[in-house]
Amino acid sequence: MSLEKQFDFKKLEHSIYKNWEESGCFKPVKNSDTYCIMMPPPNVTGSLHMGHALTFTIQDILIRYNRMKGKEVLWQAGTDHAGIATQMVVERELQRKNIDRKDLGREKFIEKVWEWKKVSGDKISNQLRRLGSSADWSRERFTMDEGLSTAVKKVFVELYNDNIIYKDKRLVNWDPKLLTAVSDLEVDQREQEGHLWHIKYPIDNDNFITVATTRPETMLGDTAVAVHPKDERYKKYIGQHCNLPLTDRKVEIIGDEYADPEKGSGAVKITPAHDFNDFEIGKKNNLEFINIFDKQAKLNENVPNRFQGMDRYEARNKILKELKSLDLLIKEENQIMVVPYGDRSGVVIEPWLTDQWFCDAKRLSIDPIKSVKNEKTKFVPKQWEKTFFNWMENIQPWCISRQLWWGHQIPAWYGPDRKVFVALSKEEATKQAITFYKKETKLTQEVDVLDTWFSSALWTFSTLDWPKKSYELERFYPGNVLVTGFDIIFFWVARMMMMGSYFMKETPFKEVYIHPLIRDEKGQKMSKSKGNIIDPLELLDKYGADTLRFTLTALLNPGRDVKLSESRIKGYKSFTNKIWNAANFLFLNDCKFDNNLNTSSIQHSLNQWIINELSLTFKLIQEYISKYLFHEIANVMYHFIWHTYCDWYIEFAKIHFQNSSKETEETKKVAIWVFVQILKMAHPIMPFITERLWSFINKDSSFLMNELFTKFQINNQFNASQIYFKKLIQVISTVRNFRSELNVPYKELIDINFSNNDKDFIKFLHSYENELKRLLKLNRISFEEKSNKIIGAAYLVVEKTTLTIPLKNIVDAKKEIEKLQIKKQKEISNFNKLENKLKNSAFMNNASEEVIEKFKKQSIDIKSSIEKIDQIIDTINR
RNA sequence: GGGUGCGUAGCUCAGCGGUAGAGCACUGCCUCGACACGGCAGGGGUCACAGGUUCAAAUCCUGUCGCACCCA
Repeated sequence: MSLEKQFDFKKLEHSIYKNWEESGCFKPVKNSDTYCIMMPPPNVTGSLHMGHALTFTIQDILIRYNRMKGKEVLWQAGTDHAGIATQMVVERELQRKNIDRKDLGREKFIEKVWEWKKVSGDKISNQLRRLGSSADWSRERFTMDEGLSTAVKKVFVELYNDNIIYKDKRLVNWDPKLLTAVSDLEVDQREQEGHLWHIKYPIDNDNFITVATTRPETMLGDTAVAVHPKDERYKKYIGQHCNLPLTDRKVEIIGDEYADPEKGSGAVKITPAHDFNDFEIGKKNNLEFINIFDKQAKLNENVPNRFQGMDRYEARNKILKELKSLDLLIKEENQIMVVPYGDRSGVVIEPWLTDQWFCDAKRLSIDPIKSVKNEKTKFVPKQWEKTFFNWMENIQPWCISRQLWWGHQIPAWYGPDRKVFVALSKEEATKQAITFYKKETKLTQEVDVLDTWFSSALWTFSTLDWPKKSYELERFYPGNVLVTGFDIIFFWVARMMMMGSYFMKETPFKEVYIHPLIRDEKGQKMSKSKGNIIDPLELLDKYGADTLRFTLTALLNPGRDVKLSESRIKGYKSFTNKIWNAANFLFLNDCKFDNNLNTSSIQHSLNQWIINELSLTFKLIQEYISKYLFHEIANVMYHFIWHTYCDWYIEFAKIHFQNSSKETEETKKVAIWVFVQILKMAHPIMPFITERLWSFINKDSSFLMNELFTKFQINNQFNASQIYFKKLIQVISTVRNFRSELNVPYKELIDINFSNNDKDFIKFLHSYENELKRLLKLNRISFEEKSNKIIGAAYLVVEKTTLTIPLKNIVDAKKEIEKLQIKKQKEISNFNKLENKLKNSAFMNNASEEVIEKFKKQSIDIKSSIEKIDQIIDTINR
């Protein structure tokens, strides 16, 4: 039997995945232990990007690993309804047909959105399937589903009744194009060149105060000028009024530490209705709030006639022109400043004073903070706790209303006098109204919808059918770990913790693993405008899911970013190929897999050694997975598979496969048994290729992904084999190095004598006679307890073993001696360093015994090594 | 301005108190029947800089310089 030349991932990935899914492999299988990850729901409008590829690879590794440990595993899948994004997508589609959303009306429009969802809403889920994600799609949820909407309503009503949700007039990030409030997350703070204008505000005929501003158009809404209370220049003006130019209003000059004497002119205009800082100052100082913009950011009736109806930038120009002509504009400085842009609309966001629904995040934050402090929820890496606390302890009221149509319409109804009734349904609201008004009264529902994050904040329990008390809710809440990038610690992680703590009385996950973000090879963010986007779908086409997944895993260091370039992926393609070829080798040699191999009965030291190495590797992987050290997992696996198994074990095994020795059968069995363990070990990272190879090995149509990790026994003897084997490897490497240094080609067979007064080791070496001959290209080989002098031979020393190699025509003996002298000098200097330490009483008194022992041993080893070098020089000289 | 990280081999990064590690790249040799997406061997680092703590510092502390990100 032999394999095709390479794993044909293009042909096979899809069918392997389909088999898994159709066979129900992704569903939880009942067991005493559970393991659960809530998939952070991607936007329903989304398309797979590298960030998704990374985060879902990690989750799938954890999920598959725990499944193979035999746990009852749930990876809860789903998408969120992405209010603004989805509304925009559908609006754009309608526009192509020349239909305006407003002409259609709310209900019809929402029907259209659902139609769109039916056709295009599975795109991202299907892309996640291509990556190999083994989520339980049969439980897939959508934030607008009926069940989840019920949860949203219930939460809203309860929080309203508990006075955590309330209506208020506050500044929000207003998008004047989309005509809705947007969240901080949807605001892109862009650095750009701007200007700082210095403007005179006259106090009386002789005096004026100069303010500096980047937004002169907002001066029409100024209600104060602030100076630092200790600023000698302005102190005297505090309490006086100045004229607000271009208007007939006067504003007060107030003292407030917010004004920075170092910055600009030291005096700042205060526009409480149009700047977040000024808003706070306005509240503190009881200032008037004058709103000068309408919802499209055009100037409204609160400004002088001639500015009304103007766009904000048009107004800015006109204002500057007028100020100039009045000689009130002193100077214009260039300045780099940060301007907020709506990431969906691309227009400048306006802080705008509106009626919105807010959630008292401060109150909800108390329990999550406690949970993290008590380590009920742990951040990995721990340093992210700081970021979490920093944000949670300074948390602002959360604006949860959006002026959109697509989303959960707020369950609040207004009476004719704007009296609000919050209830689960219109019927209940009506009942409340009857009680209140004492008669039937017509109610109208709040038109606003809730922020998408509001419903995603409930994700960890709403997807488990809360408020129903389902089996899943009982079993899988709280989840084990939340996996996400650090960019959404605030927006989502924190909010899930708030809602989870409030409604489930327990934070929704035991650990939060924060992974780095994907960058391009230069470490820059991938973005459309920079044109440095790497498309995971292209990579999947070119290299296959396994290679992409392994690459991402290997690059997942604990830092802040993962720099990805295509060349890295190419490199790991070789690794996938290596595994494939190792399998091919085993099949060519007709190795038959025996699932019930009793490892403790294995006799041959070669086989004992590899099983021991396997066991050590598994232990390490287990440790690293529990610490989320993914790069280490990849490293250890790579090293074991390539260097230990392929480079050494298979090379040794070949001799048994070619001849028929008494170890042949055992070695064949062990070779493939270990390889199957390798497949299991690698499966969580490389699910497709391992599943494919399993299908060749195991013909009973079982799936590797449903197999459990094998528990196997090793006995004490294995450790002894391990020690001898390491020495054997050292011996072989030394001889190879010797050949290479002296340019003795492999075509030229050499003789060798091994001597060591450790009888057992000599016996061990002897048992590898054939392997040594093959690997070192030897002619004659002999083993002795004592080394005999041979004229014209080289002596090599590996610890206590002396290798004697007779060589008549050594090329350039002088050069060899020079090299050896250099080596000797290095060794001597090392030796002296060690000796000095060991002579130093301070060291001997303070250092731990272990360290002293270690150094002593090293000193002895180096000494013997120096002696050996002398011997070799001596030999060559002869 | 405040915060958080980071500066270790040509590149990407591990290591975070006991004599410097990996992958890739590089050099030399090798078509030896799994694999040239291969094998064997090798070169390469005063661990940003300056002080300090310690018997011992890439690793801890302080400062300087440079870089990145987050919040104002």
